[in-house]
Amino acid sequence: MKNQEIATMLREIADFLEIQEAEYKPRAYRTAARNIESLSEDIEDIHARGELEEIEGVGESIGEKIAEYLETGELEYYEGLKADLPVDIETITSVEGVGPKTAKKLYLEVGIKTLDDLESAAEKGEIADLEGFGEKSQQNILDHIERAKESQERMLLGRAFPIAQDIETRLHDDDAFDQVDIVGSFRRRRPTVGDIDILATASVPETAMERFCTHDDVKEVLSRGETKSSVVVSGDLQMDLRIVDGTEYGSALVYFTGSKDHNITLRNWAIDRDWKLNEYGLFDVSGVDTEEDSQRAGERLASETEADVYDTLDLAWIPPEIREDTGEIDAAAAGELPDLVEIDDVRGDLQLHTDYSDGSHSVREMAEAAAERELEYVLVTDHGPHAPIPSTLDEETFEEQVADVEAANEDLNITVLQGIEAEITEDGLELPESWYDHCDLIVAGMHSTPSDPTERIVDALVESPIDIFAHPSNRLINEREPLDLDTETVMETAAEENVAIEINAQPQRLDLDWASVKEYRNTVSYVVSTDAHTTGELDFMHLGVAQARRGWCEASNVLNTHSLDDLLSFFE
DNA sequence: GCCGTTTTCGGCCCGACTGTTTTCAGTCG
Repeated sequence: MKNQEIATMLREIADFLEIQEAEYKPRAYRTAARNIESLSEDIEDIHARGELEEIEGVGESIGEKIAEYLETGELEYYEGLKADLPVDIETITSVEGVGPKTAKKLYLEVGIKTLDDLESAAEKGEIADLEGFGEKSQQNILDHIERAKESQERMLLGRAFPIAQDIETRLHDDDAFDQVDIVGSFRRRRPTVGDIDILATASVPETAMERFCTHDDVKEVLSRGETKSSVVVSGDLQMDLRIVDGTEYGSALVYFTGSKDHNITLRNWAIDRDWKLNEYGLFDVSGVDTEEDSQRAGERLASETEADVYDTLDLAWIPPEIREDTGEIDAAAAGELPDLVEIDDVRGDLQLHTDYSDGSHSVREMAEAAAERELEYVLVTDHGPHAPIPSTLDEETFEEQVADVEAANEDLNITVLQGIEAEITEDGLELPESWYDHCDLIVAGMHSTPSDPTERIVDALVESPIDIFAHPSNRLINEREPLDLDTETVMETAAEENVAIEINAQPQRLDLDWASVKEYRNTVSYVVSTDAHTTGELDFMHLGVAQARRGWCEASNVLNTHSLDDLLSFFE
């Protein structure tokens, strides 16, 4: 799958073009890059069908370039740009405050090509002497170069969650603040976040800003203004605070929740109606002279609440998780937004581990913890033979677990189902025959990386009595690439074989990924499972539900929102 | 370079902050 590779190349081309002061080309290349990145299909398959230009943002010119790259492994145009400016542009511009223009100047005047060049030039004081630069610019580069080296990775949503909740609570409790919301990609529940964006109102903004920037947790203040400040807190997470007027809170929420593409489409939607949408409100600018243009020019139509803004635009309110410009605005206009699944719809958890394999707690402890979370049923799924972990179930321990499960069902206020997480091997599931009789449901997953994963998975789905296919791509975000799968074939096979597809809620998995969830939501049925290995991890459920929401799932798309009887009858 | 329910040509989102600039370019989100 070369989607990411091509997206990165297009983005670099955009940087080079920006250096050449090309006006609109960089934007075109970046749009194409973003759209290719979010494709769930392999771009090589799209090329094979001759449909590159069907991709949003890809026209004749970019389409030909992608084709050339796929066919020859090289793109002459790109090589030419690199030859003209032989700079590791992607890495250098990842330093906060250094963009394409700065990178060019640094190359032409100091000969900087790499991050190491940049660091040594800054240390020698060569940058402060340049025209347009000074001591502060040089120090900024030195301050941020370490972060650029280390944090090429975005933080997992699950890891950012407690940090974000902590600050939200703290600001709520602070009398300098009035309204407080976490916005940005966090509010959209993207699997990873680059920073935490906070929106707030305050009667005395200066006081609020002061409290935010001087808190004990703050390691560094990146910028500080009257309405906007950025800080780095412990854990190396950047936090941006924006303070706005209460009467403009709704339009600010819309603006800062994004995504960028959603905002652009929404603004264009406003422009089509002779209106202007920005963070200060929705304005009728039909009679306004463009010269006297200001942020609040024209007649204010809406701004106080998000619902006001969308409503005035003749759109239904759009849940943050689907503000990704993947058709939600048209759906909102047509009154066809999905009624998204909610955490309270979830009635059971269909993958969890106990101390019979690699979990930390007993069957009873896990079941009790699930009951405390008001779940009606859980499926115990310890690893079976051939899983690449030290401790797996064998015939003896499996019998013991069956007894434990029966005992738990006798006196706990929750139904404990016997299951297993079987390993998909070269020869199928390879489980002892008698286990099938004891298991209410069979979960199967692949934890290896064979050269032919699609074939193996399809064979297993067809030939073995699998009920749920777990974490389909086996990706670990920031750590392990997803399997090179023909997802469409796997999904179609699962549908034919009546196998549900898992949306795994572990923070580093969130697998099936949300874009594929959306694509195949009318093909297969999903379950959202925590794959908990401790009682505390049962709380990951909301992360999985958020991904289902990002994939436009309604409760009816998610089997574990059903009663136990309905759930089991699906698999019969 | 892409795109179109006014368009195959003429548009293309918008504002805050920084540093160094005496009026603004570059960067970021």
